[in-house]
Amino acid sequence: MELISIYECLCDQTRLRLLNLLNVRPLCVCHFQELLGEPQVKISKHLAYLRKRGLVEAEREGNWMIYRLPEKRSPELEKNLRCLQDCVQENRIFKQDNTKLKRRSKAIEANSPCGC
Amino acid sequence: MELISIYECLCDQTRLRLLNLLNVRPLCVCHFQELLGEPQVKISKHLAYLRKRGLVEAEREGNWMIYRLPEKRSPELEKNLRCLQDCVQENRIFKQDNTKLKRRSKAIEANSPCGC
DNA sequence: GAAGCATATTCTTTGTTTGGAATATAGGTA
DNA sequence: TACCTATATTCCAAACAAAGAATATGCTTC
Repeated sequence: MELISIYECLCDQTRLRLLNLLNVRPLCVCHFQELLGEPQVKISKHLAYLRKRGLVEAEREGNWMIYRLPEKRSPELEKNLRCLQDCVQENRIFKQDNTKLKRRSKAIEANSPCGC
Repeated sequence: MELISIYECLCDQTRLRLLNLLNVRPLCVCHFQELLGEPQVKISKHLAYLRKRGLVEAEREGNWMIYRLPEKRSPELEKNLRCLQDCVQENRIFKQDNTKLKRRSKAIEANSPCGC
């Protein structure tokens, strides 16, 4: 059932952080590395995990891979993404991630040939 | 983080079925066995899993163990239980479980010394 | 074509999850 | 006490997940 693969995606902290940031904007692997302070393998594998189950979409742009939340979402996914956003508001780690993203947004936009 | 252990609980079909039924009323292990058609070990272990992480509460009543959703729930748990209920409405398996519970409700009430 | 950068994949280890079989426990009843 | 019923726990095997190290791929640029 699709619902279960959604929950499988949501039961890892790194993946929650990725989804939380993607809720703000599309991002590349290198941005996640910087924002989360995690190694490339880890980020890349968790994104592959999410992608395989349809929770994110990816598009190549030159050397970069741009990841984004899917435009079209099943009702289950839509509801759970909303619920996640709701749950995550109060949490220190996610708020820090959001702050960091906001602080670096200009740099990200300026420096990234990927335009994300 | 608590949120993750909630999602861990939600990524198994049997546990989702248990939670879905508990949303209607408290129930004993033997009822779950009958309603889900799954062996006792399986039910019992999944309930232990849920209990350990605070998604259900248990109370002994004679030979029976009555399981219920907790009265007091963290905001995260509350939101996710609602979301689950919402997601599950359209799904065949869960609807069947609910129908079966409704059909057997009188028998359950009448036959159970546990009064659940 | 060679080098360089960003990202993905493979391999390996370690830990966790799931399920079933067998056994243990706890309470009720004769 | 002995037995019965409902439930929990232990043991085992198979599958899966997570992380890091090493390596591969795909584009870009020279």
